[in-house]
Parts: sequence; structure tokens; C-alpha cells
Amino acid sequence: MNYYSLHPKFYIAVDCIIFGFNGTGLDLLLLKRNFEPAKGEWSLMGGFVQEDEDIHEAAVRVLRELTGLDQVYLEQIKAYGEIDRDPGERVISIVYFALVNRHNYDRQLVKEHDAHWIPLKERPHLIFDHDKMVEHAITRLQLKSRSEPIGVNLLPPEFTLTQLQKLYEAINDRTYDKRNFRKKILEEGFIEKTGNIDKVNSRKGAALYRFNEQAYPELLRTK
Amino acid sequence: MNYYSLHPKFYIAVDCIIFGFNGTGLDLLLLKRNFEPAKGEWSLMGGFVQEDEDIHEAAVRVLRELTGLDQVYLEQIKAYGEIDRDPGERVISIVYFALVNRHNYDRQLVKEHDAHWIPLKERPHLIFDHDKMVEHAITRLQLKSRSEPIGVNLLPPEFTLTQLQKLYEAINDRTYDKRNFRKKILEEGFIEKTGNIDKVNSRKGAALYRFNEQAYPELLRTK
DNA sequence: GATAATAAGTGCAATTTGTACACTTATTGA
DNA sequence: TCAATAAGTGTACAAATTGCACTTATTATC
Repeated sequence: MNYYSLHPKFYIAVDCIIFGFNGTGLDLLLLKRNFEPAKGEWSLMGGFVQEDEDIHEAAVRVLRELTGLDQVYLEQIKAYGEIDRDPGERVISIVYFALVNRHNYDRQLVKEHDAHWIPLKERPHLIFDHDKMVEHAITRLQLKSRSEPIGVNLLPPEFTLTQLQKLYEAINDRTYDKRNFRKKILEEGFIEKTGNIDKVNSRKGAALYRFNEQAYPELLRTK
Repeated sequence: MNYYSLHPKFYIAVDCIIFGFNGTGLDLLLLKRNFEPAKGEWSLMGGFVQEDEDIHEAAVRVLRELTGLDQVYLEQIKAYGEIDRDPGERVISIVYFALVNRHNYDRQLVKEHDAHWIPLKERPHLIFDHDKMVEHAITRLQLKSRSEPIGVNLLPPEFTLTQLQKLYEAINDRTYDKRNFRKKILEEGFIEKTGNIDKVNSRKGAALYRFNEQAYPELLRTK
């Protein structure tokens, strides 16, 4: 019997809000719960923290279990700890958001989990307090997009300025003027031309850019 | 045996970063731990979440136990969950910051806990990962001060513009031009003159202001 | 009661940043 | 060769931010 053992213990979940970009809008990777409570309803991907895991590691594992991806941008939002938030048991959930490239995840794993990419704007009602979590995540993502380069985790390695603009428009749910957007982004200096030309989306062809990792090595790190 | 019981449970602490304003700089309310591990070292005020408590309620309780205050601004920062962050046991800590008026807390309670107001800039090294928590809280407070009125919880009910400016300077660790500061704050419209004059700090006397609660009722709520 | 000391209070000009806006260009498919 | 498409580019105006210095009201002191 020590100081700690006077106190109760709790199940700790991590729930992941997984954002992807489909070229026009943001998607969420959501799944249909295949267990009680709330079986059959839509929810975020989650899992329980284990004894030998850092909570961030748990979030990485949960994300890997669903997508097969290892090097994903993951950032903690906050902990949700209302007593009855999970009707099955008292569970405190620590929520992360992930930025995932829609092109190279493991489709088989996603299928096995009965998970689906769903446009953010058409998302169904989610179980428990997951709707609140998603709203919080959107706000955080918007804030983030105003203060630091975003997109390296959501776009392919090479992308056009039009794609980048569409991403910012999707995140902030507004349009930007093309000339002003380009001026601002290029002045900031975190992307550079690759020299390659994208001919898929236009007849004229568009210059392809990449994120400048020397200037912003921290962009890629999961933290 | 159900779905949940396959998983481990954890002690959950809440740790509170308690900011006060001494007229010139920010202070932290810190205490000397009177139990092992790390007995005698400086730490944040903390406590364990109980079965019948929301985590936010737990933070409110912990703060009340130390300061006697009930209506305090409290905002969650994030959860810290490294495996060995507490050398005694695996404890996941959910961190809150509080904004407290230095004038009306319960001095007796604070004394009993061997807690002390210490200028932020002269703070000692804290136990475990508490230094990291404090740094994170300062960043959050700075961000907050740029996007919304701050100070209602840190200043007396009536205050001068000079006091408010000193508070912003303390939070953001820089100086502001007096004329520009006043223009900006008054344009924002969240404070109003009370009609009273403060004669304590100057011979000429300075107009006293209050936060306009009709316009910003949410300022006072703990959330 | 004149004077010195103190903090309060006030305005304008220059710079920087953000916003609004429309045409030309290169290429391909018809 | 012509029509259609998306890429790419500059300038003027408005708004926000920054830098800067003197006057005023009052009290304590001589």
C-alpha cells in the first residue's frame, strides 16, 4: 500500500481523427463499430493504451493498425473525460488528429476494419462525444494552417500550386484569390519548384513544387 | 469479462499550472512536495482523478483544495503520458492552466500546502515533466492573449490601462507602445470605464476600467 | 505657495500587410 | 485551325501596424 494505491485507475483510450485530402475537400477516415456498445454506428478509430506504451505511441499504433502507415503526422488535441462519455464503462479518451496522404495507405487493412473515407461535410453523426472531438480538431487544423506550413502530410510529394490552394480552401472552408495566394505562399519560402511539370490536370501544364525540408525539417516528424 | 476488461487501467492525475499577476510579472503557484517520490522538490499542484469525477471537475477540486477558490478560469492543455514520467508509478497526467486573482485566494490553505507564488522568470526546476508543461502553458497563454480578451481572471475587478498593459507585457514578455496599446484595446471594446479613478499609483489619477461582461460573458466562465 | 516629480493621457505619419480585380499564355482535343 | 482549359502574372487601394514626443493633473517637498 503506497501513496498511489489509494486512487482509482481508469481505462485510457486514444481516438484518432484521420484527415485526408481528396483533391477538393477534406475527408475523414471513419469506421462502423463492430462491437458493443453502439455497434453499427459510425465512430473514430480508437484503441486502448497498453501498459508498455507511451500515449503517443498508442496513437501511432492505432493509426498503423488501421492504415498500415508508420510515418504519419499526429498531434494530440486533448483528453476527454466526462464520466458517462462512453456508456459501456468509464473510459478517458485522449484524442489525436492525423494528416494522411490518401494515396499510400493500406487499402486491405482499411477494408477489414470496415472503414471509409467520408467527406468532412457529409459526415454522419458519430458515437459518444466524437462529433465534439471532430469539431475541435477542425478548429485546431485551421489555426495551424494560419501559422505554419501545412500540407506536406496531405498532398503527394510533388504538387501544383492549384492543389495546395484547394487544400487551404478545404481546411478553412473559404476561397482564396489565386494571385494573392501564390504571392503569399511563395514569399513564405517553404515550398520550392521541383522542375517537373504536371500535365494531368491541365493542357498547359503546371509547375510542380515540393516542401523544402531543409527549411522545415519538423514538418515531417510525427510529434 | 467484457470488451473493456481486456485492457489495463491507469492512475490519472491532473496537474494545474496556476498563473497569477503581481502587477509587474506573472507568478506561478508552486509547492514543495511533501511525499515521495521527489519529496522536497518543487512541483505543480496536482491530484488524482476519482471515480465519480469528470476530469475537469477534478482540476477544479484540486485548485479549490489549494486556493479555496471555486470560480477560476481553467483550461485544459493536454495529456502527458510517457511511461516513466513519474518514477513512482505509471501515471498519466492531464494538465490544466488556471488564471487566478492574487488578491482573494485562501492564504491559510496555501500555507498549509507549503505553496508559494514564484515569479515565472525565477522559477526553480520542477519535478518530472513539469517544466515542459509550464513551457507549453506559457505558449498557450500567449496565443490566447492575441486572439481574445484576457485578464479578467488575473486583474482586480477595476483596473487601469497601465495595469492591463503591464499584464499583456508580462504574458508576452515584451513591451508595447502606450498609445498603440490603448488604441487597440479600446477599439476592441471589451473593457469600459467605470467612472472611478485610481489614485494609488499616480498623482494625476488614472481612469479605472472593467471588463464588459455583456459583450463577453464567456470570459468569466471556467471551461 | 512655487517648484519638482510622477504617471496619465493623447495624434499623426510612415510602413507593412492584406485585398480586390482581369487578361494573356501554353497546350490539347475536336 | 480553332475552341476549350487551367496556368500564370501586376497593380492599385484599403486596412492594420508601427514608431515616435509632448502636455496635463496632481502631490510632495522646499
